Formats: sequence, structure tokens, C-alpha cells
Amino acid sequence: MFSKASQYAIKAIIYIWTQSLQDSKVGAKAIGAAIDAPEAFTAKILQQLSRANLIGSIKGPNGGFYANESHANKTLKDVVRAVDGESLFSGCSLGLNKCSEKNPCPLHFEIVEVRKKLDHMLTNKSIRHLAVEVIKGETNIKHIIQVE
Amino acid sequence: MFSKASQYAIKAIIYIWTQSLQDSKVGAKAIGAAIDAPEAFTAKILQQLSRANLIGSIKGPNGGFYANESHANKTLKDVVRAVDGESLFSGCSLGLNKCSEKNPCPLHFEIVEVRKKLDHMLTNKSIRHLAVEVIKGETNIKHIIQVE
DNA sequence: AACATATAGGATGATTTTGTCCTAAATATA
DNA sequence: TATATTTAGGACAAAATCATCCTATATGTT
Ligand code: FES
Ligand code: FES
Repeated sequence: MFSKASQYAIKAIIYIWTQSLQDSKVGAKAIGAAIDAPEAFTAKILQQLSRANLIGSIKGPNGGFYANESHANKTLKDVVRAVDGESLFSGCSLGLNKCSEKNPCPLHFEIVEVRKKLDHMLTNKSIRHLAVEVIKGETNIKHIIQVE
Repeated sequence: MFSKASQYAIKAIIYIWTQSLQDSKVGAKAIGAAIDAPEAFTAKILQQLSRANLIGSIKGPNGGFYANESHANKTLKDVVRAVDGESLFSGCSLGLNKCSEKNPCPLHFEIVEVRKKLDHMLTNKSIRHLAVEVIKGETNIKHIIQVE
């Protein structure tokens, strides 16, 4: 459903918000560790998010990534779009050259419903809100270590 | 959402049904042409569908692929599973090692809703039924040629 | 039996995605 | 100004996906 890159992007931006809500910037290394993702690859993805103005970044000592009010209206849909492009949200899901109501593929009208739910999932809660849930411990962005 | 392979698989099996409803088997070459997919790659996917008993195949002159009553209870979900595996339907969509209600990721409860729709899309109509719609011209499995 | 046709399957190659590594640029601090 | 730190970005490598090609196997026809 989501590429590895966008999975990392989603977890990373939520993590950045959890830290920004406590007024601290985070580095690529810390982010990679916090979301169980390879550091260098994560850094690439953070670049994309920064270029797309979904997060901010500052170089040098005490630098890092952060999110603030200027990013508050961005959604996870913007994140997925920045990393994976539009394909999940538009175009024919069976790869026909054109998605249209007039010449639909066999899945067209059902895909519309799936995409509606997908859209809801990626836009109804703000990223900040998702971060608060993580802070409260209601949800996780890191592997659960199974203890027997 | 779907890999190229499963897009081809879905279109191929629907096409096979359209032909089987008219009592004729189809070869890999004809299938590739009918769904705008590369012939050799399509042949590989047809092998997978055949091995999974989602379609039948016969070698030699007058051979080809077909579907009959013995395949009538198979769904597009079986097709996607045979080609892409379970990942679209189970496991954590953000890549956590475990998907659970007790330790959910930020998208967990919303993903459940998306998957519900996805499941509906891939199981509510029989493949035969989808083939009938194609025969009637209500839906398409081939690129639409744009004439200006 | 010989031959032609069509699927099965292995080997290989191209492309995309995923991931690593190194250097450049920016910036805080001493 | 020199140095250390951290993001930016290019080059490269590994793995997965997408795609092609060739040979084996099965089977119908002559
Ligand atoms: S035509 Fe295939 S999804 Fe719209
Ligand atoms: S825990 Fe992520 S989808 Fe269930």
C-alpha cells in the first residue's frame, strides 16, 4: 500500500512533531533510531519533506528537523504525495491510460470508495494530533519488543 | 496500490473469463494483446494463476488458458494474494513488526476501514460477473484510444 | 513417428526502489 | 578564524520488481 519510503516518512514526521511539541529539534540519527529506519535512507526522505515544506530544517550544531505552526496545516496525504507521488490517489488502479467514469475499468467505482477511506485516513487527523496520541502512549511508531 | 504483476493478473483473469463464457480457450499471446501487457511477463503471471488453481491451462495445439465452474468461487482477492502475497491485507501498514489492537500504530484503526473497503472491492462481485460487464461494454480492461 | 503448437520453467537483463557512503555547505562555539 | 556539528546532495551499491529469451515438456495433427 505504502512504499517503505512513505512508511518511514509518515513515522518520521509524526516523531518530529512529538519532539517539536516539547520544543526540541531532532537530528536524522535520532529520528532513524526512533522509528527503526536506516539512518542514511531516512535522511534522504527528510530532505524531501523539507524541500516540500512539510517540516523545517536547520544545519549546524544544535540543528535538526522540526515542525511548527507554519507546518500545522500539512497532512499525511501531503507526506505520501511528496514521497510516493500521486499514483495512490489518482489514475487508474489497474493501469489503464486514463481513469474515467465514462470508460471505467472493472474496479473503478469500487476504487472510488477505497480512495475515499484512504483520503479520510490521511487527512482527518492533523499530524500534530497523531503525535499527541504517540506521546500519550495510545499509538506506536516503533517496533514492539516482544517479551515472553 | 497494486503491483504491475497483480494489475496484469486481474485484467488477465477477467479476460480469460470473458472468453471462457464463450467456450474458448485463450493463449498467452492473445491475453497479452487483450490487456496491453507484455506477452512473456504475462505468461509468467498466468503460470502463477494456474499453479494456484485460479485458472486452468492446457498445453499443445488448441491449448491455452480457461476458467470453468471449478474456478467459479475464486475471487480477485485470491488473485492478488497469489501474485502479491498477503501484505496488502494483513500486517502493519506502517511496517511495524506486529499489527495489533493493543499496540496499534497511528493509522491502525483507520487502516481497518480502508481494508474493509478493499476487501469488499475484491470479493463482492464474482470474476465471472466482472467478465460479463466487460462483455457488455460497461467496463474496460484495455487502454482507451483517444481520438481527437 | 514426425511435426507443429502452446504452456512450464530456468536463465538472464533492465529498471525501480531501497540503502550506503562520501563530500559540500551552513552554522554555532571556542 | 578555526573547529566541530549537522543538513544537503551526489555517487554508488544492493535488492526487488518488471521484463525478455531460450529450452523443455506436453499434446494435437498429419
Ligand atoms: S478506470 Fe480504473 S480506476 Fe478509474
Ligand atoms: S499496527 Fe499498524 S496497521 Fe495495525
